[in-house]
Amino acid sequence: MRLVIARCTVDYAGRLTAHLPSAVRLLLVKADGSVSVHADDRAYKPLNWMSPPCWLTEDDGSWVVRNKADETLTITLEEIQHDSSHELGLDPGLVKDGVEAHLQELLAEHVHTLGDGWTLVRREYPTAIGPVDLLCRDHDGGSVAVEIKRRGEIDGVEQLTRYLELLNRDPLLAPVQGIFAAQQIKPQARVLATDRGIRCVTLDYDALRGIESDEFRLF
Amino acid sequence: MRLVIARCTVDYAGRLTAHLPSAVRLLLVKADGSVSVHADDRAYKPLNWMSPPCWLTEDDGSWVVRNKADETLTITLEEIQHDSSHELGLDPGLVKDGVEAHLQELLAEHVHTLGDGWTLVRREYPTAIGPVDLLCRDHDGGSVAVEIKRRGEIDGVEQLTRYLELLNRDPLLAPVQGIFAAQQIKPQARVLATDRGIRCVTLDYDALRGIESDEFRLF
DNA sequence: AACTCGATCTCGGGG
DNA sequence: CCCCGAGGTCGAGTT
Repeated sequence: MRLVIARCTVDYAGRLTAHLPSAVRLLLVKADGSVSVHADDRAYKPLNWMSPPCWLTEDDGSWVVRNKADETLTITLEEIQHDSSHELGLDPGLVKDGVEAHLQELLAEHVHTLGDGWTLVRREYPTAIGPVDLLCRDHDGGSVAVEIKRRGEIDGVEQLTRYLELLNRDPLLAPVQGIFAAQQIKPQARVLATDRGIRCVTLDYDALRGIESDEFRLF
Repeated sequence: MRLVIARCTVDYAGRLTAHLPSAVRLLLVKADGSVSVHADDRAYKPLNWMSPPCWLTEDDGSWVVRNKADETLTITLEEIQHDSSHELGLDPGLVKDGVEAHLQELLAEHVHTLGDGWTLVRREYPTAIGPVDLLCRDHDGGSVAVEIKRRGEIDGVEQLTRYLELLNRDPLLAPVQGIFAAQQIKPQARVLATDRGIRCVTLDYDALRGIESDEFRLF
């Protein structure tokens, strides 16, 4: 990883064209060849960048970074205040917990918490407009589509509504009930769901994990 | 801006919990107080970060960055290889061209490319749930609502659907056709639009610009 | 301040 | 490989 602090101008030409007037900035050149240009604010997003795979050619204070689609990032250096390189090695990467995929996994293993005698048909049940998170059968064999979110907002209710409309056209499945399941459900989303006959279920992540570990302990 | 290269472990607790095992990384502390942790790959995204407004407390090799929602980023430094600070000053910021606003502008000037004899009523036609990108009249005087996106996805079709439902309640406008116009239209979005009787149009940005410059040359 | 929506989104998973 | 959805989305503009 190479760190350069320099007064520079930057031009990007590709999916759009963009220009940065002269100022002092951080230029970050990573081992994969990628380059990013940072100002002294915003943790997350650089002012400008080129993602890998791409290649840097350096010619006397003029850098050109190019990728396969022939997009270019041109950096003109005017005054270098710092220039250092560092060996970092491979990163072991991030360990996450508490995301939607894990919620889906947990609920899929415990659909009986939604209703007695319920069974899972499949996760990611495919439709022409995208996969339904869970398709289940209730104790009577009726179909239930479940949409799972970490945070339940209006978008999620709209998504489930689209799935239900489509699934209910399938005579093998219809009628299909809907369940909107999330760790937190926004009041507006709850109103909309209820108005459309969709049941809302608040998920307790720790409790689902608890069930998991309880069942594990039984064996 | 402060640049630190150090072997460290990182823990984030907030909207999720995440952990980074010990490795050498770049720690970037910006003037707004934000902190980001970078590995030697991926130009854009830090492995972990805290966005401003937030506050760093440093206590003998242990950093804690906290925000108002009480999310915390904890960095434990094990071995510091580099530590430097730099004065950057305010950045004049990025000048962009070629985004959705420009597409709308171009298409507004050339609604005849959507159909012979079509005319523009107005851009950003106001409704109670937001502005419609373009409202047009076809050769028969019928109303047409146009939603413009750079990339056409399902969300955009939903948005246009809501506008059409509202506009069609206005007896002065109804019936109102819908056109979903984008540089690229995703298959699922096309299926949904077509199912709802919405016409899909693929926009060629360079061609629209070409028309522009051709017409310019005529004068 | 809350909400909406675009983004050179980035990133990961599944077919 | 592309398609698709999620994101600690971020960040800007508007109400």
